[in-house]
Amino acid sequence: MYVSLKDVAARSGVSFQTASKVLNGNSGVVSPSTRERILRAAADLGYVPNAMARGLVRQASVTIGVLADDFSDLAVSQFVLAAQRAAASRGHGALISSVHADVDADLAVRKLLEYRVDGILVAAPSLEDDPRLGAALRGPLPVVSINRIHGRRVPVVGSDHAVTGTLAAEHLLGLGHRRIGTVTGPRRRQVVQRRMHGFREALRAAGEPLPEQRVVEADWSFESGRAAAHQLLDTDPTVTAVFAHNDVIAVGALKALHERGLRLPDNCSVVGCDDLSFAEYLVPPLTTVRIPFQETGERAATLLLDRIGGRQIRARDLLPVELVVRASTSSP
Amino acid sequence: MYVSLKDVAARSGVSFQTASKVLNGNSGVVSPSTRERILRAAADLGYVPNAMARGLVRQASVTIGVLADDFSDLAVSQFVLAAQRAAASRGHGALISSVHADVDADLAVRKLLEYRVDGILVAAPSLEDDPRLGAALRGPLPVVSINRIHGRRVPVVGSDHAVTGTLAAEHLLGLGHRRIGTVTGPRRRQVVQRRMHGFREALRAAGEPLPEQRVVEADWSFESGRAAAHQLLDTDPTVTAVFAHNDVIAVGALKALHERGLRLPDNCSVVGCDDLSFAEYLVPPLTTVRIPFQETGERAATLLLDRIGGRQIRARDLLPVELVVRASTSSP
DNA sequence: CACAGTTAGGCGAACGTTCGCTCTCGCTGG
DNA sequence: CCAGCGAGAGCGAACGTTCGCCTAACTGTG
Repeated sequence: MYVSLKDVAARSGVSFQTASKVLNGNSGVVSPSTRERILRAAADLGYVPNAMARGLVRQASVTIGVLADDFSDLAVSQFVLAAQRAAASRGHGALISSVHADVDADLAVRKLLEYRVDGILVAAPSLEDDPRLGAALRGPLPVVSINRIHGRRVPVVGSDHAVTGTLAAEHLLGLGHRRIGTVTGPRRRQVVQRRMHGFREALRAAGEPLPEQRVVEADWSFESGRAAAHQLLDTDPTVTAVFAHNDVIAVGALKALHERGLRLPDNCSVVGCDDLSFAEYLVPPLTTVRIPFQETGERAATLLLDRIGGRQIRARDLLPVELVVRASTSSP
Repeated sequence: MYVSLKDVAARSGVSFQTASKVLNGNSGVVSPSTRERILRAAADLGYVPNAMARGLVRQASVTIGVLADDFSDLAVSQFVLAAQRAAASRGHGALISSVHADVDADLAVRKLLEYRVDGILVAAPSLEDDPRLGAALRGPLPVVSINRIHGRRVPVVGSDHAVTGTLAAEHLLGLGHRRIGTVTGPRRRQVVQRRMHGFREALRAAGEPLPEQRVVEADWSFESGRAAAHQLLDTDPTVTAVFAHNDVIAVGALKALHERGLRLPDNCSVVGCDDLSFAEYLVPPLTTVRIPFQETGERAATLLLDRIGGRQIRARDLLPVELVVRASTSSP
């Protein structure tokens, strides 16, 4: 079905090894005339090299595996896409494998190993510090992740979460807010802890330390964000601004405020996190801290390929975040 | 680095071919005792079969290629994820390859061919009827697509666009609207033509044929939707309802209506298309026709694997759409 | 006790490459 | 005039499998 080197060689009257030299190899010298002949034959026949055979002898598949947990999540899908493109631009294929309730990490990683991927990119925030994922990722294979991996020294690329919290706090403080609440993601998650750290410190520095009752936990979802925002305002109705740990929570908060008859941003300001595509379409458009998912994907892939290429890479790589001011925040 | 069949065989005192039989093969008989011994050795050594070697001799990579144009688009990424999972659940890997401005379809397909994928799934709406994509997809490899492919008889799986238009029209008519406008996607796209067909017919059947000036074209984007909605209402301010060809356009329309000081849904109703995750978070929550992207991905992958398995599949497979009524529509 | 049948496992070949080594020229310089 | 050299091409082995066929040993039968 496919034409092989032997076919090309037969047509141009050389051995298949010689054909290999001109078509794929980097070794050996051939005369311009036979080179030309082989090239012609390959083009005529429509030769497409067989990556499996090549991978077998070279002991490298020129492929990376991408392990993602849920890329109907915009953040994850942006990351994966960017990573795939970066890998492709350096000649590597991307084999994707998703982990979810039905299929555990072990199986997903095993699949990637069967294909002998040259390295693995992990984008599985929900599996942060999951021991099973850590166990599955044992072994000498290069790995780069956007979340911590349990028990392994895996290089992490991401954004600076503390700064994220700081930016949100300083923006709201700068507008004159004093009683600021926050709806966080799950507390056990590192990203949440670090964002809280930056957020807290900024408030304290401004002489407005954050009381515990102005912190409510949500699980990243719209519904949880809505409920948490209600709870926050039930507990302390004097709050004039809310920092939500992602845009979806922020939308839930928007909804809750709306349900309470509060007008935005006059009665209450909201700042989100992520800058997903819909953030600017909301009414009012959402002020948010932009997390550079695409750049993260690109960077992660680049680092992984560098490590595969034998270079040493640093254990932690943080990309800058940026406050995007829109209409959901104003002076109190 | 990896342990091979030979290593396992050496440890259990059999030939590597015998090890192959018990570990991967389906042929041949081995005694329970040696079978046990080999299994133990494999587990002890951490044997992981080499898919490249297997693929080489079996002449099948047990992998499908997924060709997508832009999966930062929620619709596409949902499709790809679902397809990957369906493929995985039937033991196939998914190699993704994206086409965009920088890399043309030819190159992307060629990469997939190098890896000898067993079939290709195409999710490239923006390349609908693109002759270069059609040319790149020549050859006997099984292909299933969610958009038409130029010049090839590629099985298409998707949703019933005409019904989509009909559902939107009938919903609005049922609420009592008579002067209904629409903001479409690019007119050359088949999906737009078919949705318009269903939409138009429903209006005509209700005795309210659609005048041309109530049809404005957009390019799927928020900004274009917003501009188009303004244009629509400038031309005919008596319009009381708008059918948008996707949710992003719908959000743009929401914005435009808001800018004109119209209250939703009292002054103007909007129905969208897709039911992306944010549709229910909007203020007001968006009434929309749900397009089953995930089911489409699943179905597409299943069909492709069936074809790879030698079964005959039908040329066209339409999944049902469904109206999701929320708060952005009401009686005029 | 010879012979056929069965069962467990070995063996060789093939899949399509890459890569290093060898061979064969024709040419050059001492 | 011939040793030596270098360029061009061939050759063999290896990568890790699968698969069909072969063989040795054992079982039971007449």
